[in-house]
Amino acid sequence: MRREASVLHLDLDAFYASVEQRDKPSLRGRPVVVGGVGQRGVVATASYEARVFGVRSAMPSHEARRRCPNAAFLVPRFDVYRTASGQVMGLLRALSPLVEPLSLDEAFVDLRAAPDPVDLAPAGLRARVQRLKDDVHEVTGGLTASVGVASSKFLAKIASELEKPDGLCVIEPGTEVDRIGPMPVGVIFGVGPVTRERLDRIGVRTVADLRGVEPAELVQVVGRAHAETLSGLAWARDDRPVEAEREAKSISTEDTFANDVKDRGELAEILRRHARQVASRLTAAQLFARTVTIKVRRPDFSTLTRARTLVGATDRYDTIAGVAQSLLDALDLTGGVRLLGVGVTGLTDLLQEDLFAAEAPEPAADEPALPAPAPAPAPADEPGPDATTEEHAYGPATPGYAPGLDVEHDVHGPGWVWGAGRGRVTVRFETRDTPPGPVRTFADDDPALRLRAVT
DNA sequence: TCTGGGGTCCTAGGACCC
DNA sequence: TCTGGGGTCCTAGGACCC
Repeated sequence: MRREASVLHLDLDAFYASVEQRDKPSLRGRPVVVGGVGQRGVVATASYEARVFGVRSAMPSHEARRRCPNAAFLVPRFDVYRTASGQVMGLLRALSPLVEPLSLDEAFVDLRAAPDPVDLAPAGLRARVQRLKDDVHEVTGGLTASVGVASSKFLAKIASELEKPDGLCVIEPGTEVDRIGPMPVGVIFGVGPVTRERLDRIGVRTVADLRGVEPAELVQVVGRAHAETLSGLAWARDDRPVEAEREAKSISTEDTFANDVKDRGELAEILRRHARQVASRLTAAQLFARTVTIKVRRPDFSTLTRARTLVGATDRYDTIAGVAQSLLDALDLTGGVRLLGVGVTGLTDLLQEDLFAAEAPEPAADEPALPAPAPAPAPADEPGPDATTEEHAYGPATPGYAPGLDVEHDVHGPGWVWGAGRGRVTVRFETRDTPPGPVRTFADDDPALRLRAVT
């Protein structure tokens, strides 16, 4: 436990939605929901205007639509978010080199590691953090961040949430235990709905309640490892260091289908697509994997995983695809499949090819001819080395116009897709630097209109 | 028309070894 | 014809995070 407030946590407010409002002037001040727009989509981020109507992250999109029919529903533009994220991470690294990103919109910073010591006395610290927030606003073109500074990761993260949005909160050392006591246990990282319910059943609702629980009882309720960290955190004890570089432990990709899939051949093809992508991400990261996992979700939402560990590590597409296929072959899939995924674990940077590779299927030997001409090694679905986690979570099943995407028209110039379907595309012609612009509708095969790459 | 995708960590049981 | 006690590795499932 540090004696001074030297851990900083920064969280960009309603990040994806805020970027959309920045780039789409007509949406400023209006409810915006970013996420999957299909029947099975969920909300990634809701703007504060949408939250007023009860729209939340992870809520099914149809539920969000019911609650807030007037919101703009947009697919995510990860390239754009990644650019803004990089700008903010750059500011943090200028403050101190010890930065631990948690996602595109969140990071911890260890202020003790700064080459030019950061003034940690209250007044100086607040001034420095305010300057950081101003820099974030300027460099990103108007985004706001909530920042918390405290003596540990746990407290810094809590602090950043206390005054959201656009917050700035420093928890003074010595005040932590009193500060967190009245808060609901759910503020503790790792206490989700299930744990909260279990704790509620033994009368624990607040962080302070947790302090009175017998250790043995807590182990009973939440398990050994959890009990220890939980009782420590209840007393604001948290020694976890800020870690700049964390090695990846797994790589995976998965797909929920708009309609359940029953056809084995179709599933096999999807499995190969996932395997190809996992293999190319391994190769890009110069890693090899020993264990191949498949994940299957049934229509009733029950989820199965099956794994097989190889003798040696591999980054070969055909090996991964072969193992995945044999795992899938062993499953009873009557009733259909809602989601199918492929992943690898047991990552190493040393190649030690499976000594019994002969047992693995020959490259492509078990692949039936594809119904459509296969455009050779599909670079299209490779995310590239910089791809981050949420990359493939959204977007239309077939490439094309989806709400929120950037377009360009020969006559009207740059704009974004307001709506698409039934052979038509509606576009609003405006950009980040223009006033709200006009709306026009086109045929979706209009040669004057095309998608536009923006970062 | 319920419930994404990419991750991390933990638990529990069985195999296997000494 | 009663069933040790660790340790490690593997598999399957699940809670949780953004």
